[in-house]
Amino acid sequence: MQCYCHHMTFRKSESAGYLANHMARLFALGLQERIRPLGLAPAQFMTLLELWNEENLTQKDLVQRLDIEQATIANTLNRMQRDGLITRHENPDDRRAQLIRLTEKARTLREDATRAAQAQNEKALAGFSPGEREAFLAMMTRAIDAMRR
Amino acid sequence: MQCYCHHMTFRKSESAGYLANHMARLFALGLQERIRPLGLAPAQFMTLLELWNEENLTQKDLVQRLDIEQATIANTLNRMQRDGLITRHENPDDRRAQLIRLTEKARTLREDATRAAQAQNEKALAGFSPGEREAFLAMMTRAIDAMRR
DNA sequence: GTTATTTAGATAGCATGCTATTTAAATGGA
DNA sequence: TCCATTTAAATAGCATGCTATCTAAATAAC
Repeated sequence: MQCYCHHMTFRKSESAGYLANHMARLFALGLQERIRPLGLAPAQFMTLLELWNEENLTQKDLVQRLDIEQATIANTLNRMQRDGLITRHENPDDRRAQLIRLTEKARTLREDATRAAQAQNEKALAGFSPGEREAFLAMMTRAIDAMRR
Repeated sequence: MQCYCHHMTFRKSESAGYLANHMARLFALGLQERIRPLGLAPAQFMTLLELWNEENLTQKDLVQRLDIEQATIANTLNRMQRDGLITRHENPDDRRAQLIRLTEKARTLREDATRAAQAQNEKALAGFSPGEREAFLAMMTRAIDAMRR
């Protein structure tokens, strides 16, 4: 007979961090499967969301808008260039920076990729009422804001 | 004047998948910083949660309990062995499988590591009432269950 | 104007996740 | 018993994220 009474009880099923990790992995896997036929990967899709909205962004712009590190977006952009999704152009105002533009191929993927992402969101939230969905998004946003401080 | 009216509106701030990814990254970063002084990394902590609860698990057991791929846990276990957190032992019942046991060092980390994870959860949910916390965990669990189908 | 500092991006190195494949042992069927 | 199949783990290769560091250009200080 051992004594476990001095151990902290930490149930991963009741840990927000554990559940967030698990949920994010499942979202990424589901999205990956849906956009693979388009030749896209999840981080590329995330980046395209910004560039579909506005082109001629710099790495610095993307770092701020996506809240990722500069090294991360640099690598993602390399893969997107390799895959024919973006081109990089000289910035006449700052020779250190580069302006990122989409290829025609990347522009044509917008509808299909967006629909794929919406389908994955729909799968995850299938059992949620409109009010629950709104509350869920709001709570995730609050947790994000709290952790960014 | 261009026409944007045919584009799908997809706001990342209203996408459950996008928010889940962002939130999980912030949880992982925060946890990483808190447990780094202990010589632990997030995936190691996740694995330890299972092994603190029960030793002599196999890779297959961990795959099922953590819902990750076998190759993923194999790599994590390699790093944990390298860092002196686990040992691997012959399974008398099945010479293909191995029994994972904790080192004394890993056992002593339980309290501090658990407190670190709880502190990170607390930071994320600081503004949440007890009812909101419960609802948030329940919704994440529902989304996970929906996507695992 | 020259020098020091800051800033944009590239790169090295690593952790964590994945898929796909290989190896070896266990199991099941004939 | 022997062969085919299944199963546990290892390994290769890749994507996505991180930190830390380097280079080159822009900016600030003098």
